[in-house]
Amino acid sequence: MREAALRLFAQEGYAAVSMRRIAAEVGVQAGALYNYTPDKQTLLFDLMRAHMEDLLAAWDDLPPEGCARAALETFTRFHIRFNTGRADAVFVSYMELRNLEPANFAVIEGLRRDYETRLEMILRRGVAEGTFAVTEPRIAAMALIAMLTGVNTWFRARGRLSLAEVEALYWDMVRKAVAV
Amino acid sequence: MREAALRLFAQEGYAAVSMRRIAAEVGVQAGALYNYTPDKQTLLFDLMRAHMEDLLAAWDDLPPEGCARAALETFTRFHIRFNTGRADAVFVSYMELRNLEPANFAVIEGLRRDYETRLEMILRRGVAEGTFAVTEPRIAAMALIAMLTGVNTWFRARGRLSLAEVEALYWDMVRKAVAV
DNA sequence: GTCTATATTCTGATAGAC
DNA sequence: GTCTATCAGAATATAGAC
Repeated sequence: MREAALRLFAQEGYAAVSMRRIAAEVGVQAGALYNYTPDKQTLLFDLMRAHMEDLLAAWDDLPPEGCARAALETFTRFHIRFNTGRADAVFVSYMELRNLEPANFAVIEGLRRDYETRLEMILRRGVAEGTFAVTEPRIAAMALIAMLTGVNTWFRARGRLSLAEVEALYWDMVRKAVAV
Repeated sequence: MREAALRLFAQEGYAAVSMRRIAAEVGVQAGALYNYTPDKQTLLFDLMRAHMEDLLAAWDDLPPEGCARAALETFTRFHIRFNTGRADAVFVSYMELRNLEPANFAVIEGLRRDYETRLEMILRRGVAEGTFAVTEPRIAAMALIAMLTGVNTWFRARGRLSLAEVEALYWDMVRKAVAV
């Protein structure tokens, strides 16, 4: 059910997809879905929370780097690789924020801020080490994440460029963007 | 009607907003809206096309710059200023692409590609002049546009930073990202 | 050009049989 | 745990009075 819902929400939007449509995709009747989620809103919220928590857990599981520059490269490559592998979840977690009830919205926003803070701290460390020139680390973090997430709008796994080549291209821009 | 529709589509999403809701916002009954648009889909399409055409026209109206570096600074500041001033239209034109019928989608996508090409050509010129180091100008253009458009997710006109300060912050990153 | 009224279809969610 | 059947309301769009 979650797989079908994620795919349909990404393709057509939360509001445009009915529970009947999700059920048909799964191969059951609409009523059966309510054995797995109390309602449609909770289904959306659970999908978004699972994605954000997976993202944070995957990053926190990586071994810590030495210098800030190494950490920034790791972050850049991690973000691209993780997000291109879950395009539907990334799309839904960004596009459907406005369809969350206020309490659910606050939770997802908190997780998003946590993730931005991971990058912000790397940038601050680089400034302290003298290798980065960034006057507004929080804003730079949001700008870099926006740039990296944008890969999802055009990247195709069987396209001209491999994931490794894309990582290298973006790392080159990120590296220079924060350079002294 | 268009103002109300744009605001509501941005806040709640195309699929989640009914014609009755737009009519109520305007102060008429739902039936009256059909004197101004043949249907809801055309209303969405017209809003998106008008935004993209305004964007292209506004850019093309700017006087041409001399060197590529000057053109890139002009583009950076133009994009931030134009988009922060029309947050609803930017949001709808990106988020509601999936709710366009195929023929309408193709038109909007074409306009988007036209805009990306404007930046791509600046980057190519900079490479030719020897002032930029960009191996994939098309991808760099998409990456920079994604970063710049991301301003809209956090910028508030009455926030800590003025628009001029934001422009300067982003220009600093853009300038370095494509530097030799 | 706006109104009221309506046709038709779909919506999220629930009840109860099995 | 899935099914059928259903409730109550909302959706887009249209018709015709004024």
